[in-house]
Amino acid sequence: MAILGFLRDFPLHGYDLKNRVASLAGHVRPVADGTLYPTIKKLEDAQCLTRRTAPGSVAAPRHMLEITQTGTDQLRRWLRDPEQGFITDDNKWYVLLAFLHHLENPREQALVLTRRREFLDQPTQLFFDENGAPIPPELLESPFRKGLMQIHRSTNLTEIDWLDRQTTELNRRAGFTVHQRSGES
Amino acid sequence: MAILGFLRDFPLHGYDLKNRVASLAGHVRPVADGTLYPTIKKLEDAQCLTRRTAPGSVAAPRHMLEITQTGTDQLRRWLRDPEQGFITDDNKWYVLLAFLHHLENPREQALVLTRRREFLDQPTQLFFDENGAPIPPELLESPFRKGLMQIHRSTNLTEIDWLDRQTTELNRRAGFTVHQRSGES
DNA sequence: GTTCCTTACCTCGGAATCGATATATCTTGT
DNA sequence: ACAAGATATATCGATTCCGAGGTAAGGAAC
Repeated sequence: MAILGFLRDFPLHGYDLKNRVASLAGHVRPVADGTLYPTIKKLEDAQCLTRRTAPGSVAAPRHMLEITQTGTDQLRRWLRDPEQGFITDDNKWYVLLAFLHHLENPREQALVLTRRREFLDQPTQLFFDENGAPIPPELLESPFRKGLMQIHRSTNLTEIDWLDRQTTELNRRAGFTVHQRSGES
Repeated sequence: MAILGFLRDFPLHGYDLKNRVASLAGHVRPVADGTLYPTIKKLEDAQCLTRRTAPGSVAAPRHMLEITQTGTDQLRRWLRDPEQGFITDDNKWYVLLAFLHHLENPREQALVLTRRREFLDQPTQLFFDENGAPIPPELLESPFRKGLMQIHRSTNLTEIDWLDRQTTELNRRAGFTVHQRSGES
């Protein structure tokens, strides 16, 4: 998803792509060559992207990669109907968010945000005692677990706040679109 | 790490472990059976844990797992000198944090927090233009990327604040220890 | 001009992980 | 008595992923 998402902005070569993917996801998570290049080849075989060799501006020749219509369609499908992991796994979610603007329909964008919002809504209980009963933060003996839950709650509230404001804005825009359409018809 | 970390609290059986690991990491990240059970077996072969069959309180018989001294040592090594991924990958970091209290030495705990703090300190630039020049949030056309960077900054500040307070407290405690020791000698 | 460093791409073997499947046990409902 | 469902453990093939290694090209240093 990150490869096609970046290529949707403008053509890139593998090496550049590698750095961009690595610095994404909020934190630096390097992607190994052994993951990146086979994936590029897989996407090429699936005709999601085309490559054309260009002389390297600094050193070795580059393979400039361009996304195709097939690739754009694939990217939009992934964004429109993401697997559950992309909602519940922070790393994946932030990757998805970085490319959600490639879905043009504000209503579809809002739907994805709503899925995330619903996930964040359900109360998470991180720690349990021997009997499986949840341990509230104030009874936690470990300051690290206490901090973990504090940070977790705080960051969740921050994201929920943003999600709500953004969803409102998107639905407003979607409403306008409907209004204009129905006015035209 | 999560398996040994949980077992260090009290003995558990695989099924229970599975639920605890899944609900950890701040968000629900289910662990597949095909991952959990082979890992348990691996840890058993490495003599990090022992198992003894007990009648299931509800249904099928359970294999109660107990951590050994070898396992405790292994856990402490992992916590004391974590791989870089445990510092830079949020998911892994939160797992580490959940068990850091199993390192008793406050100085060693503070050292790990400092590594995380230093990682969070280096300025992250998430998005770049065609020429590789960083794009500041105010120039970002995508509201999602803007939100992504806002959330990222906000959550980083929250965590940095906690890290600083906690590190101060740990060093204070470590200082007391040194003081008492030197007073005794 | 030879060595070294950086850029840039690729492949292979092994490790980690998953998903599907199978099995056994106990409780509950009918 | 028997079926259904939750509990609990285990395995296997397929997929994903990584890390080490190799190739190639250009520029800089000496």
